[in-house]
Amino acid sequence: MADLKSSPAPAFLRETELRQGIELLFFAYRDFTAGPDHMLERYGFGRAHHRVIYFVGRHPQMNVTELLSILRITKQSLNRVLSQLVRQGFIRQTPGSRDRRQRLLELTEQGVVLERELSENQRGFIARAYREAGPEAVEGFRKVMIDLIAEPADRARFERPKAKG
Amino acid sequence: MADLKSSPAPAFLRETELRQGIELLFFAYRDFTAGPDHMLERYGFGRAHHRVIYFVGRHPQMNVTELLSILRITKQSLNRVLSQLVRQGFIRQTPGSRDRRQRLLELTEQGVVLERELSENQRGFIARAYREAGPEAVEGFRKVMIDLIAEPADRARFERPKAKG
DNA sequence: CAGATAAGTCAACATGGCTGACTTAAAATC
DNA sequence: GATTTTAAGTCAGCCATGTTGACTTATCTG
Repeated sequence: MADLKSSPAPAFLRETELRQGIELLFFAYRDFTAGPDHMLERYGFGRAHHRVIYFVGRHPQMNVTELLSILRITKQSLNRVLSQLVRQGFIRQTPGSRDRRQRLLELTEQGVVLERELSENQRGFIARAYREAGPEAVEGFRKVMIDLIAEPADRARFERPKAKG
Repeated sequence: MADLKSSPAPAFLRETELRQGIELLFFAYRDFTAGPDHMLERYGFGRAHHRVIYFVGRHPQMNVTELLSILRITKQSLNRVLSQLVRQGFIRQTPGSRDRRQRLLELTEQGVVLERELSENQRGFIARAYREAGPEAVEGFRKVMIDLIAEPADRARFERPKAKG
């Protein structure tokens, strides 16, 4: 970091550019989450519930430990929202067949409906920006965002099947 | 949103791509904030303090109303953290000269030190990703991120002086 | 069988949002 | 000049969501 302002830094790595990067993340994330936050109020749910619904929807039969490692929160924090979602019929838990200690998680029909409602909002939000920016910009966006993810294990989610030929 | 899956959608607007967009924002933001969150513990501060320090650092002499409109939180929420920062000597308030009702905010020397410490962490985090992705990808990243910001007024922060010639 | 692991639970606490009601000082308007 | 509006702050209480620590239960593994 000490050489941030030392002379021969490429334009896109100057302090001003990097500060704009900080702010872009702040503003984009703020606006990206505003829609669902508002929709969830109707159910008495919050952003934490949303994250659980999203990732369970994306990975049916996921177990609790896996979910915890994605969310990076404690078991106790997760349990508060997860047990609400189960009690209110948005998520179903079934014992694992290979390992019966596990509770495999999946959305109920009601959960699927809510998941689509929420993710349609966010997909629409992103689609609008992608359309405005165009496919080449989206390619660059993807590249930078993946590089912003700290751990290779998390980056693996975004690998593309290699084009052949 | 209804036509998300209807046939002739360009590849970069397909549901899978958009869902990856959702996750990219989640993971990138999670990792982007982890560093400062950790550093702030030492001071007994949290993410809310960080945002105040950041934006006051960026816009010295900003008044409280302006800060509120950037942060999109209530006066009461802001006041909790702002008054801590003032009491502990990280931010100085001076009455506005044109309008003496206003309290203009600026970082103290101590505040400047903390601001740099925090933002160097985040600038380094972003610089690493920018370097890996390269200038063209960064251009695309900027474009998409700006388009992700909901309001034109907020987008204006990121306008570039037009290249002449 | 012993120990490790998956999941859940209880309790207490911190942070950072929120609403509502109210005060004070200064500016702006009629 | 009196009235209204605005900028800022304050008190009180609520809620969501994160934390630590201690502990239980069931099941799997060596």
